[in-house]
Amino acid sequence: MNPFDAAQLAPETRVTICDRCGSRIAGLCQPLDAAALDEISAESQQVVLPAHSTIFREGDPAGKVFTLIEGFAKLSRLLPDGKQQVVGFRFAGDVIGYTTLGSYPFDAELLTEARICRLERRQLDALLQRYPKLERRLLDLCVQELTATQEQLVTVGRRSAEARVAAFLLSLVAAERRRGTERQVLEMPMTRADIADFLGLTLETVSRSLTAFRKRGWIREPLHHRVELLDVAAISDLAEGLASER
Amino acid sequence: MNPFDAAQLAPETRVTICDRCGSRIAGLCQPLDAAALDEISAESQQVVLPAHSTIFREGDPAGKVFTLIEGFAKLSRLLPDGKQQVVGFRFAGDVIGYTTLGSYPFDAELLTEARICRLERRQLDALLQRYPKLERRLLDLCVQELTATQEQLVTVGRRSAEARVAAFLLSLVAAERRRGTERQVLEMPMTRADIADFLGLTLETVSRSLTAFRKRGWIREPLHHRVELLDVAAISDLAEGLASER
DNA sequence: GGGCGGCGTCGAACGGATTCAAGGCGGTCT
DNA sequence: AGACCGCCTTGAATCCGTTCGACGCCGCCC
Repeated sequence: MNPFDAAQLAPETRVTICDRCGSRIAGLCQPLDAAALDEISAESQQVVLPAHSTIFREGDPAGKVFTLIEGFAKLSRLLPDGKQQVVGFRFAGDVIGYTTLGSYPFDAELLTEARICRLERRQLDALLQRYPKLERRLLDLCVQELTATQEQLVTVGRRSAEARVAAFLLSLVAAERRRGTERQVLEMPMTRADIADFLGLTLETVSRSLTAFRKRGWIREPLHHRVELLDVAAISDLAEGLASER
Repeated sequence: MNPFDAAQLAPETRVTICDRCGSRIAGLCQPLDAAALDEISAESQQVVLPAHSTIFREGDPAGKVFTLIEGFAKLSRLLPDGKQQVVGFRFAGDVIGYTTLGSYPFDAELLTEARICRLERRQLDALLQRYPKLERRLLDLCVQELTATQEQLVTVGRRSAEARVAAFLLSLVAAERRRGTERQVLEMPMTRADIADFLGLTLETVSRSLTAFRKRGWIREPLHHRVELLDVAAISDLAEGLASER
């Protein structure tokens, strides 16, 4: 079942939406049975927010937990001197804003219009009591996220500019696969500046790298905010620092 | 109670060691009562390993979970081209190697001789069943680690070389504080190369930065692998990118 | 239509960190 | 002692990515 389908099923009940939402594949609700879904859907709200809205800001009291049902989001931290570091991007099915800390440790903004499932922290805590599987699931997701962030640390810390951009493109493929879909042309709704802030580069360097890839025939950008990877092997080799020994 | 005390209490039973081990302050066992500690101590083993031993390697099946009772460890990932990225350092009381994945996602090596508490994964899973607080604790620790790793991403991605070294020194202070101790002279058992691999720099750059700090009177290195921060304010300002507007 | 602002691309010059190379210091082994 | 090795420091040259400037494209609003 494609997680995007939920969007097209407008006049249905909450339960059915929950049943089909992306979170059943990748997210929080994955291990829940019908009864639990019923309960969680009664306590959660679904909202649609426009592109570029802020879900929450760094330092806000962490009172809610969100699941991205459809759309793309950006998580970032701000430095005192105004520079920002994007700590991650989020895709359909991903959980956003769960933390055991008192306040959110980063900003969360939408890159596109998005459908979001919103749940009060205290309601989630009550659900955790009732469904221990849910706590286990949360731990799984946290470990996954931690591993991904460590991987990103390797990318930012030890790879050349072009290798970072290559690694970023591959992470888009991985995210697509995680959602269970597998299209040729990927959505890439982030700007060059967003990508640069994710990779620890400037937007000019990102732009130049992508131009270089295009000239080498490795990628195509058929539309604004879309990429197709034409030579995944070359991109992978570059990402791994093997230059172009092909 | 100082977590280091356990080391000096040689001829005592396991229970008492557990009772006094660093993990009671910072680590996994923090929320457990006497009965649970009793049980966990019966199932866990304490070992002392020499400096530079490998606890596990990236890709090894994740069959055990470790708690560092005393000593220092380094977690790192290796790139195909041989460069390494240190993803974190671990201190007394820290848990190492808990993951819901099948295999460890990084190498774990000791920097010093260390006392380690070792527990089988399946025994831990059984304990998780019995003591739900433990699962919650694990989630807390994971969230903390994730937040720290994101912070490190900001450091590596957006700060200048000297600012990164300054941030690293401050993280040593934070770790010292987390352990509940508060000395002037900090232990810094990692080499310049380790620090460089943590910060995404070269060892020469780290060396030059520390020399610069020393010449400015910001730090002192009274002994090999020891630092004292003499001007925390200046170091903090630099870490935050405020140059030296003082 | 014209103006404007956001976004992307590109060239030239610059600069911070790396690379390369040499040397010092403190251990340990023979 | 002397030789060796790991680790650290320092200097000089180099290079990769940034900075700065200019321009093109597109959509939006007046």
